[in-house]
Amino acid sequence: MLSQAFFDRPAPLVAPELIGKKLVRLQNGKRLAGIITETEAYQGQEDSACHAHVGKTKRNEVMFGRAATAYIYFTYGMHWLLNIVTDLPDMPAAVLIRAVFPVEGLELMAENRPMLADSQKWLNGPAKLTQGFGLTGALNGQDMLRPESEIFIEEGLILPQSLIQSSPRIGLGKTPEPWLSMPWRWEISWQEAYNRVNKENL
DNA sequence: CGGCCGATTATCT
DNA sequence: GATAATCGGCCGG
Repeated sequence: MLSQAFFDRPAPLVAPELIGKKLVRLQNGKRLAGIITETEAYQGQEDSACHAHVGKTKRNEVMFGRAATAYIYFTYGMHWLLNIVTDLPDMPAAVLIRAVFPVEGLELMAENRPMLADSQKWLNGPAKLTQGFGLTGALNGQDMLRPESEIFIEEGLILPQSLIQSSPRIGLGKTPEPWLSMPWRWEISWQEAYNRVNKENL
């Protein structure tokens, strides 16, 4: 697992370094895992796109707590989205996990949701991966560094920074500038993830 | 492949 | 009462 210090930093520093790491979920003691291929950073009350922009509320309060806890919230009336809290307490920040490349527990993922496309694309969206991993608000606030945690992150691929592309965040609606165009989304191509996962036999 | 659109309800004003 | 850090289906090219 990673260290507390890794997460005790601003989200725009943590988010690109999470690309290539392995997200692991224990469901009834069985491992589900995927290589993180896409993330977004939400940093502080200043950031108009960040839920913490409006101050502390019941929904976003875990973002005001210690880093490395899971922030899992409900949206669009039907979807759960997984974030990892970062930065120091009282500096609300989080990294949204937007996509992972499936590597362990594919059978269980298929039971968790109806799977349509080919298996490599099963978890290529923030709400798809929570469904495939069986994640809901039940795990909101869970410490991802505790040994008995049901969700945590392990080292995965070692990637050169040159493979990681950044661009503006997605789905922000009428968020004002400069936040709308802030290049706080990071990703690696599926082809690259596929090649590296096979080469390193993950 | 790309764009548009409806679904569905917790959360906040 | 309005909005939402999305998804999948349906359309046209």
